[in-house]
Amino acid sequence: MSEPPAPVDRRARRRQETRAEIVAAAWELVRQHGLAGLALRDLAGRVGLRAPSLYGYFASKHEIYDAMFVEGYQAFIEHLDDADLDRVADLPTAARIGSHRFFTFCTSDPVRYQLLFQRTIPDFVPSDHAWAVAQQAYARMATQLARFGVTEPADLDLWTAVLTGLTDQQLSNDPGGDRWERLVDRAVSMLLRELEPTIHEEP
Amino acid sequence: MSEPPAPVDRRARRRQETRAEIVAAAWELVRQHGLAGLALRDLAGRVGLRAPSLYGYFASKHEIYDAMFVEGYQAFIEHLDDADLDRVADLPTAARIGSHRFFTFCTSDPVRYQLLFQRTIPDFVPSDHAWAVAQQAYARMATQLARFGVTEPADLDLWTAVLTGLTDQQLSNDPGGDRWERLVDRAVSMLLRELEPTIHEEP
DNA sequence: GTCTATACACCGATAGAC
DNA sequence: GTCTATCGGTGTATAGAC
Repeated sequence: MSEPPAPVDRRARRRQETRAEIVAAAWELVRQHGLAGLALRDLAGRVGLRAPSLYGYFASKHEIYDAMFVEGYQAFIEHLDDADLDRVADLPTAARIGSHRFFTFCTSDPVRYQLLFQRTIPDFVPSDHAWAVAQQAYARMATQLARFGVTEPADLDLWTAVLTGLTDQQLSNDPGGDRWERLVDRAVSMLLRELEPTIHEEP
Repeated sequence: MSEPPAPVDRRARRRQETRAEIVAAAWELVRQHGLAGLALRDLAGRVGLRAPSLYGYFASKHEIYDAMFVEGYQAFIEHLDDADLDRVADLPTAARIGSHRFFTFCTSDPVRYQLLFQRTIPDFVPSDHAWAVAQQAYARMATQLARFGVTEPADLDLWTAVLTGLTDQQLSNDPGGDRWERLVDRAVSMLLRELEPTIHEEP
């Protein structure tokens, strides 16, 4: 109350910067040693701190994962927005572009995929805020399909299942290759043929 | 050479029994505490041993995972064989039954699914022998489809992608529910329609 | 207020006595 | 074969230096 606000803001901003620095270092380490291989002592060393000092910025290791989870989904949203799908007028083209973007986003960073979509860390459960960001990403995908009349929840579920199935197989059975990437176009046309009857066109 | 063979066999069999007992206890613990939550001290206690004694039966924790991996794929093969698909004369019925069996096998034991199909344990790589068993399971699935003329590798890849996608979404977004299980029949008919042109019928 | 030093409880793995 | 004892590692908690 009696404190001038300026220095508080400065301190808060400095804190946010350090947090971001820690998360960035965590991504580096996690890409080297795997998602579960993240060690707080290593992580602290990367940003010039000792391990316990991290607890001044994050309450636990899970909270670091949580921040990475949020960053990952924000990157996902940006990655989709970059495609500028709003400019595409027809469903087949939009579906094809969007699906390839989803596929490449997932396969370009397997560890991120594991964190965002497989969630295999023993007791890690994303926070409410993190879930909200994830839901936002899902909604972004849903509205893109809704533009073309694909609104049935079951249709969306089928769509996500096929896409995640392709990425999943690619990552676990042919990492670095394109054995399932080559099937994306075919899967999209298959889905479009399947969904056609339930699509009600808009003006 | 100079030893009589009988007691050696007895000892070997006894050893195999203990190994099986350890693996069985490992499955129990893993279903309770998650795949990565397996602790050798707990595991040893379950079979009346101390932790270091386990190393008389398995060279490492990974080797225990490896034995579980083999057991899991053997169960998968049995689960498919139990369906008696050889008796089914038409592709649509066989595909529907086989797909549901795959789905229920995966979703009925999420931890097993994680070990067999996601392989998310930090540095665990299945041994050559374990891979051979996994390949055997895959071949079993392939021959079932080949009976009906589905032989194109790309067709098989598309099939496995759709099925694993459904199970994956079910497990991670609606565990215990049936939101994606309800889509299995639809996905199968969608696949059949897609593969129809490339199928060359057999007598 | 931030960071560090220290400590704790747990983990997988190993050495060596019996 | 199985044990006890121990090693180096982990995430985490806290007291106290600056």
